[in-house]
Amino acid sequence: MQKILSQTFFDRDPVTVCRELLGKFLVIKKKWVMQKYIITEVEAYNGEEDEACHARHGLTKRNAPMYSTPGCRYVYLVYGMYYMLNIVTGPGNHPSAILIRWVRDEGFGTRWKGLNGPGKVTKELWIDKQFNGKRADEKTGLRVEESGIKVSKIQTAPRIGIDYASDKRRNKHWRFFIWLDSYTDMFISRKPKKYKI
DNA sequence: TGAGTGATCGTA
DNA sequence: ACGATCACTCAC
Repeated sequence: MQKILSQTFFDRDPVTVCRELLGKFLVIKKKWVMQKYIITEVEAYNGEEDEACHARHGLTKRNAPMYSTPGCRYVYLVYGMYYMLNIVTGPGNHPSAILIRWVRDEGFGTRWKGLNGPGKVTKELWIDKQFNGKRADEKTGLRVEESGIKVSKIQTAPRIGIDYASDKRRNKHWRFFIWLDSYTDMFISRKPKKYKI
C-alpha cells in the first residue's frame, strides 16, 4: 500500500509537519528503480520573522519556492558545493520549509551509513536544482509516502549552521530527529556512537 | 580546525 | 557591479 502525502499534509506550520514527517518514506526514482528512504532528521524554517530562514529579507529569486504551494521542493546550493533539499510548508503562502537533514536507507539492511548531513542526502538521492520549485510527480518520482512506521520518541535540538541568527531564534528546538536501533529495527532514544549532535 | 567552492543577496 | 556570506563536508 502506498499513500502519497498530499498538499494538505504540508499546508500547515513547519514545526507541526516536522514531527509528522519523521518516519515517513522519501521516495525517488533512481534509474529505473523506486528507492525508499526513511526520514530521520528534519529542521523547520518558519517565515520572515525567523532570522534563520532564507525568507528573513522577504521574497527573493532564491527563496521564491518557499512562498509557493506547500508540498513543492526548495533546493539550493550552499558553500558552492552542496545542494540542500527542503519541502515547502504553510500555512498557505506563509514562507516556510523543512530541511531534510538525514534519511535512512530502507533497503540497506540494518546498518547505519556513515555520518549525518543534508549535503550527503542530496548526493545519495541525486538531488540537484532541477527539482527546485517542482511538485512531487511521476516524472521525477520524488515524493513523500506514508510508511506505517510508528515513531514514539522524537528528539529535538537547536538547528545547525545558523550562527547568524539571534540567540532567541538560534535556541529554538526546531530540529527533530529519531534514531534507529541496529538490531531491533525499532526507533529509540539512545544515540549510536557515531552520531554527533 | 580550516580550506574549499560559487551562486546569491544587500548595498551602492 | 562588487564583496561578503553561506541551513556543509572532509582532511588534517
